[in-house]
Amino acid sequence: MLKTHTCGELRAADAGKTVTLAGWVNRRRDHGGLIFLDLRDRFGITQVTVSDDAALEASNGAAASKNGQDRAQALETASQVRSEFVVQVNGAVQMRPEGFENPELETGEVEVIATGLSILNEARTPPFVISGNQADDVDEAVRLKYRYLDLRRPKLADNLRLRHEIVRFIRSFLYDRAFLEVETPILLKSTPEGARDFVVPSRIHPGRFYALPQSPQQMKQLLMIAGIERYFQIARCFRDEDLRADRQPEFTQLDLEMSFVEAPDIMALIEEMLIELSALVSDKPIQQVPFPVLSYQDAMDRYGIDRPDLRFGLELFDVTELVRNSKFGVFKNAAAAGGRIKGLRYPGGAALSRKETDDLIEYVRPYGAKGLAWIGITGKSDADGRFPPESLRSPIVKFFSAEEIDGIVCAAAAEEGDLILMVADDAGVTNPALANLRLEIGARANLIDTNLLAFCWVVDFPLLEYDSEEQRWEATHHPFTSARDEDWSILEASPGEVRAKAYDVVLNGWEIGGGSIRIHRSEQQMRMFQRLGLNESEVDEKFGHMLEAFQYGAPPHGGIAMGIERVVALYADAPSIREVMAFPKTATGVDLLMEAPSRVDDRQLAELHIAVREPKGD
RNA sequence: GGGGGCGUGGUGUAGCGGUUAGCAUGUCGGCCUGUCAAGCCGGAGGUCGCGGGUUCAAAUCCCGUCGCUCCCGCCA
Repeated sequence: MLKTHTCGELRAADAGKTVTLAGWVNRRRDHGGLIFLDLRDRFGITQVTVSDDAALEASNGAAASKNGQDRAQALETASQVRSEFVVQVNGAVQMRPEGFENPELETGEVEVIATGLSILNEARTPPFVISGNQADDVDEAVRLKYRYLDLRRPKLADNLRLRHEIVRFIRSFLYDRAFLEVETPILLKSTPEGARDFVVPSRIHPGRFYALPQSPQQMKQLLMIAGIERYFQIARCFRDEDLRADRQPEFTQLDLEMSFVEAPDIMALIEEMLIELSALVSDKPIQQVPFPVLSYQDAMDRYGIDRPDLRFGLELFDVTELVRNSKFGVFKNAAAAGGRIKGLRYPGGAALSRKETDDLIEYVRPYGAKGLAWIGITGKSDADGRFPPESLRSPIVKFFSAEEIDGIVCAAAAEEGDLILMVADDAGVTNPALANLRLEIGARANLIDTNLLAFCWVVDFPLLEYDSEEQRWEATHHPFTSARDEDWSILEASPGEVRAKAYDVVLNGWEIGGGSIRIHRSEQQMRMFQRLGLNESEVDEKFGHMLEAFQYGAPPHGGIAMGIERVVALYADAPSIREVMAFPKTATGVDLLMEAPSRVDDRQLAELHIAVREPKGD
C-alpha cells in the first residue's frame, strides 16, 4: 500500500506515530516558509504541515527528522503542489499546538509534520472547486460532464455511501429472512403493455430484437413457479420514456416476490424493513407507526392524488352537492356535467394581494383547470359563527345564498384570515390540480415538517383504467395483478369498479414502491387478457409462456418493487434522483460524460442488419 | 408531442438599447512560519450559447436554433 493510514482516522492517540498518507490536495495554504496541505481521501481530511524548520517537530518532543534536507525538499515540493494533485506524505503525527485545533475536522486535533512529500500525479485546474460546497450552484451540465470530479465532493460521495448502506441493509434484512437473491436476464423479450422498451438488435437473428427489462416482473413470477418461494434482486430496470427529476431511463429496483402470501404479509415485511432502515440511516422520526393505510378512493378524495404527502394536513373538501343548484354557472355546469367541485383552505391566505391570489391559478393551469374560485375571509363571524357578506372578499359570493356560503366555509373549516380556493371541473382535472395546489400552499405557508418521515400505504387501486384514446380498458398496475376475490364477478360487467390486490408505499409524497398479489391461475389470467382486449393469438404470442407456466402448479404469490434511487434521495434530502446515482443522464437522456447515445459505424450496423432512417432535416 | 425557466471570463453572477462589459471566486506571479473559504500586493482571462433580423448603435429588442432544467402528456 502507498499509505499506512487513511486521511480520516488519525486522532490524538496516534501522536508520535510515523505515518504515510496519500490522497488529493483539497486545499493549500502557503505561508512561505510554512505550507499547510489539507490532504483528502474517501475517508476524510488531514492537515499536513510542511516546513523546513526543525523546531516544529522538536518543540513537541517528537523524534526530529534525521535529515533537514528532507524537510527542505518537502517544502519545495509543497510550493509546487496545486489543488487536486495526488500526493504521498511521510511524516510524524503530532498534536496541534494549543489553540490551533480545528473542531470542524474529525482529525482536527492532530497534524502530520511532513518529512517527505512526493507528487504521484499532477492535476489540471478543475472546472469547479471540489472543496467546500460552492459547486452546489454550478450548472448541472458541467457537473455531469466532469462527474468523476463531482463525485469527489463530500456531498455526492456521502450520497453514494448512503445508497451503499441502504442496499447493504436491505440485502442483509432479506438474507436473514431466507430470501434467495437471483439474477434475471437483461436481454428479454419485448412486451406490448406498459412503457416503451429499450430494444437491442440481435446479430444472430436478423430482424429480431431483445428488450431490456422494464422490471423483472415475469421472471420473478416464473421463479415462484420454480419453487423459490422467497426471491429478491437489486435489479436494474430500463424504460424508454421521458425523464423527470424522479425518473431516469435506467434505474434500480428492489424487486421482491413471495409465494403463499397475501397482501398484508408483503406489506408487513416491507413496513418492518422500512422502519428498521429509517432507524439505521435517518435521524428523522417516522410520523406514524404502523403506517397509515388509505384506500385509493380515500386518498383521491382527501388529497386528490394516490401518493399523498401526509407531513401536513390541508385536506381537500368537496362541495359538489352543495352547489349543484347554485346560481354560479361555473359550478352548476361542472356538477351537471358529472364533474367535481372541490377545494382547500389556504391558512392566512386572505392577506394575499389580489394579484397574488390570481397568480395561484398558475399552479393549477398545467393540469387543465380553467380557473380558481376564491373566497377570502377578511372579517369576523357573527354571533352564530357565520360569516356575513361584508366579512368576505370574493368575486363569486354574490352568486351564492347565505346557506351555500355557510356550507362552503363549513366544508373548508375556514376561519378568519383564511382563503378558500376551489376548482370545478372533471374529477380528472380537479383532483390533480388541487393536489398540486395543496403542495404549493403547504410549501408557501411553511406547513411541511421536513424533519418527518411520513409513510403510508395506499391500497384498493382500481384494477383497470379506461383509456379513452385507445378506447379500451388498461391495467392500472400490470396485467398480472389479481382482482380482489369478491370483485372477479364484475370484471366483465363493471370493469371500472374492480379493485386490485395492489398496494403502494408512499413516503413524503413520493411513491417509493408498489406491488400486488398476482394472478396464479391460467384461466383467470386468460380472462384478464381478454378483458384488456387481447385476442387469443396475441395472448399466445406475447404471454403464452406465462399461461403455460401457470398450468404447472403455480403457487399463490405476490410481491413488490421499490425504487432504490427514490428511497435514497428521500433519506438524503436530495431534490433529484440524479444526486444519488453515480453517472446519471440528463433530462434528455444524454450521458454528457461518455457522450451517449452515439452513432455506430456502418460495419456494426451491417452486422446487425440494420439501416438507419434519418429523421427529416437531419 | 406541448408549455415554462435559464444560457455573460474556468465557476457563480451584475448589466437588459450607446458602459474601456462590473463584481465575487478560481487561476497565475510576488510577499509571508500557524493557517484551516489563510492574508496582503500585482496580473492574465469574457464580445455576452449559436445563426439571422430590427436599429445610426444589440449582451440588452425580435425570429430561429442548440444545450441545460422544471412541468404536462407519457411512465403495464
